[in-house]
Amino acid sequence: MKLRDLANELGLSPTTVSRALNDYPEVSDRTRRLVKQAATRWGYRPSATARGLAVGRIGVTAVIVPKEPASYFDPDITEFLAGIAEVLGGVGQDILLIQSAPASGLDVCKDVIESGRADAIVICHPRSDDERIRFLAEANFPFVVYGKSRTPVPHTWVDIDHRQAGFRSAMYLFESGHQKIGAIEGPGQFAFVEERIAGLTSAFDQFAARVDPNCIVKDTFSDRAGYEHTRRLLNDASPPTAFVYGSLLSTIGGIRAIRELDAEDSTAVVTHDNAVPYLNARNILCEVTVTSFSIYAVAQRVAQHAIRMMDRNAAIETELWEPQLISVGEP
Amino acid sequence: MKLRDLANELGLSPTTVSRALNDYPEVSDRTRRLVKQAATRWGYRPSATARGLAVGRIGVTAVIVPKEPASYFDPDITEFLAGIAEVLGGVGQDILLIQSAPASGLDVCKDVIESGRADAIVICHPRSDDERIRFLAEANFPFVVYGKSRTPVPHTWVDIDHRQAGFRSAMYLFESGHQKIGAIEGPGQFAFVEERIAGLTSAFDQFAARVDPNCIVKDTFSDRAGYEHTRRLLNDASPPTAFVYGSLLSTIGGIRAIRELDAEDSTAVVTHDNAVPYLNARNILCEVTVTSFSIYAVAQRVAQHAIRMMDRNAAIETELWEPQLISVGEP
DNA sequence: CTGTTAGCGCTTTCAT
DNA sequence: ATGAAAGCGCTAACAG
Repeated sequence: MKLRDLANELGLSPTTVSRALNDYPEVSDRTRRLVKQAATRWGYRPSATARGLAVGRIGVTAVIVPKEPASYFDPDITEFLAGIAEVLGGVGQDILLIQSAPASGLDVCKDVIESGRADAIVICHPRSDDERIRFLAEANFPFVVYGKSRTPVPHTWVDIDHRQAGFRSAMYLFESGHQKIGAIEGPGQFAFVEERIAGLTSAFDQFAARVDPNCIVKDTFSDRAGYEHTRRLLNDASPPTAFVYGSLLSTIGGIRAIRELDAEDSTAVVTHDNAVPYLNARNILCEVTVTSFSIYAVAQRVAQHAIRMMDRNAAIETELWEPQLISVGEP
Repeated sequence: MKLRDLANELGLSPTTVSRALNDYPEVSDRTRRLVKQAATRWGYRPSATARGLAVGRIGVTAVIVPKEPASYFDPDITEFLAGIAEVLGGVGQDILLIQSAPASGLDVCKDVIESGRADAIVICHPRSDDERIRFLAEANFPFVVYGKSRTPVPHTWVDIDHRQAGFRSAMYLFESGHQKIGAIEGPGQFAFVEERIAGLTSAFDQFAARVDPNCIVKDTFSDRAGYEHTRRLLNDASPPTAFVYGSLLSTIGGIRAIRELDAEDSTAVVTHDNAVPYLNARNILCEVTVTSFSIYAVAQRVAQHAIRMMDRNAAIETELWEPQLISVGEP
């Protein structure tokens, strides 16, 4: 059933039917009603490609998620996707999911733009200096970045203040009297990891604590990494008395190591919680302090910006969300 | 830069350029080389919509993931997506990510098909009797189902044998001498949950164990559910001496409850592990038996079938993967 | 081997 | 308020 068929059924021209369906003002109410009624009755659905070809936009937003360091999405990304899907679905935008290694990142963007496969792009976890951002800004293509990068080009982005999160986490521990802190962070190529570490370092500076390079670990955000590095550090000659973790997963592993070594009572833990519903710090851990944030909510904002940016002369906006430090009850 | 422009640059007709680019045999090697060279040099990318309109296929596979019981993807789904993305990306197929509540599920399928937004559909976690499967089969639209449903219509699907997984889990525990088993499973509307429970029940039957309805719990796959129900059951007058969990997340919660109640030594645990890299049974749990499976690998097979089914007269195939029962070392 | 022509299904001037 | 006609950028018959 195509537009033409529908028009024939109704004894109208395709033009009129198209206008009726798209709520053009010049169509009479009667006609519009008739047309819409017939459309539902015949189960007519406009061809996305044909419409896209004619109108230049196709109702698709591309979401580019990182493919590294391994070939899987971490749980935060998926929570992020859900938030995006929620908002974009609400306005009839489809989501094109693209998993892209950073090496081919620029090419992917070019491809999406020039092949017209999407009307806007969401970039997730940018590099500290991200060539895709430069390119998209230059091309004046609608895009939003989830994550604050240092790319010196004006662009719309939303992020949690990871530097603050890192800073507050460490400060809290220093102020509680800890002298030596271990930090188990994520892969260094992500801007937000560098931000977290910058925050940590600046707290270290304030307390004139020597930054022991061994004590700031960059690895994957995984249970394994949390476990192994915590264990290793605790077995040091002068082990840390407190740990900062960049993710809940590494925290789970870390806590396990701490328990195994019977260091529960002497070790403090601060972690970051992105509030994924099936994996929540409050549920899993007892004696822990968290910097908390709903990644789902952030994703919704990202999507709203994406929609906004599709209007080519929309203003560039940035949002940096302050994480809060929350103590989750003592055991 | 459109095809026509490229043709003009080269002093050729659009047709020839198109044929050269698409490796039609009748184009001379020289021309082909020249054209491809020019295409790269000018950064030409064919318009996806125009091509789609002309050719009828647009290089997109829609992946429909369930929206319920809550508005987020669980970690397995995301691992699944990664596997799909891996394979589909390899053949230049884009992924349209659709989060759909089951109520509107049929409509979503109709929409995707008739608007021509995708060349194939992957359905994830079908209902026991899923109207989408009936519809897609009837419409002879290429589709693959991840998950064995009981929909009595021939269709291509891939699944882990959840019934076997449930059966073996319970059998193992009965054979180890346990009399009363608690099962913490997922939301009942999913076919695979019913399969697991059917397997459990049939093991119960073999051992003439009365199935206490209180001991088979359906809730979300989450840490919370695992924790709460385990705790509740353990506080019963005659508590279970063994637990079967449908997911790693509920297991994490369950183990926590078991430890809190100091029942570690007297309680056996069997769980299902989908081998998500950042959350692995082997890492997290010590004294546990698992039915193990790589959901990532399954997803890759699903994607391969999806590609295969795009050839409209491809044969219908089904795959049921046998889960293995693995003991993960005693503590 | 290359070019001409006619669409794919829709939107959008421009007439009426 | 409605219709005719011209594309959107590409591919696929059909010539040559």
